[in-house]
Amino acid sequence: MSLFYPLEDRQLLAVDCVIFGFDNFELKLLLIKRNMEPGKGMWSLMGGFPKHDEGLYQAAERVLKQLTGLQNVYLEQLFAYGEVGRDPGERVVSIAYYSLIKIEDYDKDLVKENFALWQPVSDIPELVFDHRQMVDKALRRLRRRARIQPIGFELLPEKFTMPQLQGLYEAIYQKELDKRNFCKKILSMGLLDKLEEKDKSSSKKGAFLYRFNPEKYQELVSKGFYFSLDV
Amino acid sequence: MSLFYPLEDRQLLAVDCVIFGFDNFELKLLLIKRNMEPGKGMWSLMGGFPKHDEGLYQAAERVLKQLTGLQNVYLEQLFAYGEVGRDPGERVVSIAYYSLIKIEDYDKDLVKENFALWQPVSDIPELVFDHRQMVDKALRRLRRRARIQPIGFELLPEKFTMPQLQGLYEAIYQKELDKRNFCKKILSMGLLDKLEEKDKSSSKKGAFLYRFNPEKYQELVSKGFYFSLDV
DNA sequence: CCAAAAGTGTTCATCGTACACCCATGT
DNA sequence: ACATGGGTGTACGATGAACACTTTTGG
Repeated sequence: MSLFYPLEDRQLLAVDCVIFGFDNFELKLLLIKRNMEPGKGMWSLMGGFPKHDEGLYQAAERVLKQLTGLQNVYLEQLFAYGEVGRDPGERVVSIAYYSLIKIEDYDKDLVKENFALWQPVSDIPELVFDHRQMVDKALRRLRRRARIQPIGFELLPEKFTMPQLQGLYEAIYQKELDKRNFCKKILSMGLLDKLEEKDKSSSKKGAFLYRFNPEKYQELVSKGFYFSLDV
Repeated sequence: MSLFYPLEDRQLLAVDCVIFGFDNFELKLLLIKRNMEPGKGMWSLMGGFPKHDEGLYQAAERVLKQLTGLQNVYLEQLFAYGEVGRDPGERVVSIAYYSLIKIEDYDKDLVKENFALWQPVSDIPELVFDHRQMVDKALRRLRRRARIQPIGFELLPEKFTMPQLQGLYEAIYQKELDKRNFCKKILSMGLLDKLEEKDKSSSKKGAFLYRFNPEKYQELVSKGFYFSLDV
């Protein structure tokens, strides 16, 4: 290892992952029981340590895959937490990421192995260190982002109904929305393909399924379009 | 030093600072000539290494003060850059911050010592490593923030005129604004105190001076107010 | 007296918001 | 037949966008 900066302190780095899911009723977080000291046994975000030859994003991807089995899902850097005393064991700088996943896709066995549980964001247990801060920031970020980018779809199955989509935004913003206005607005953007099929699992009449069309979105964006939902 | 996580790699951390100023014509960046290898002699952001017993934010404050002499100015974390090869000398994870300063307040001697220069954002020289990425992200962030938070005032003197303020937003968004609409909108928020004095430095008639009132802003925010400027 | 920048109001279009009834179907 | 959730349109108010003339004063 060549050392261009030999006099400077090396420090311990971590990545922590705020993982969101949506079960058609509530927005949820995937939390683990921490299995090492300090803070062993406390609720915690899933985390890990980036290797010397591993980018931060790759480390976050690895951590996410370790717990959920998922790859190529929405994953974005949130914030770097670097207060000196944030981890009482030792000085650790943690880069927090947040992820949006389709809740039906995660790997149940891995979750079980890690003693992880889905917890509603409305009722989060006490978390280790400053993980609660991370969660709060992730929630604020998600709420800001979901207004201006079509990321809600990351939390829904490939095919979803209009009431499902509306329910998601209601869960994110903790606010009831008017279904006529919601539907009008979202369809007017022209990002959804309406399918022939209906989903009858939650009503007798059945609700039409839609699919988000990323190509249309990209095309519109390149023409200066901005996604916007005002909840 | 107690080691709770003894097996994990320690890594080299840095902070880099994107420093914005406004000279009544253009938005500018304070850049230095890098004085160490690798990349010695190239244009660069001002940076430094957090100490073991120093938070990331404190490190960024220190770096900012080293170059400008300023403290207690707007300083916000931007992003953590952690690609393996981003610094060809050695693996360094850099936490970028961006700062908004009143351009008349900086310490000229310090800037000279560091071989630093104010460069217009419209014409940024080639920068070392991934600093150009940092600058671009800082600009996007500034543009987003300045719409929804009253941070523009950080770039202006305590007292400023309406044309000055408008000029600032025009510089940030690279777009001409209608002075009637601008004035109407900004005054309607009730965040500015109009002073008796006029500034005659840029016209014969003179323009009234205003002052941003942070107390009023806080009060409005606590009542659910959102700053918004649509440029 | 004139050039140069400051200051000020109205109209129109757009978009968000509020709101209520009919439809389809499984039981 | 009825209960349950799905689907649809209109009217009003607020807000952003376009736009032109008068004022002041130093030179």
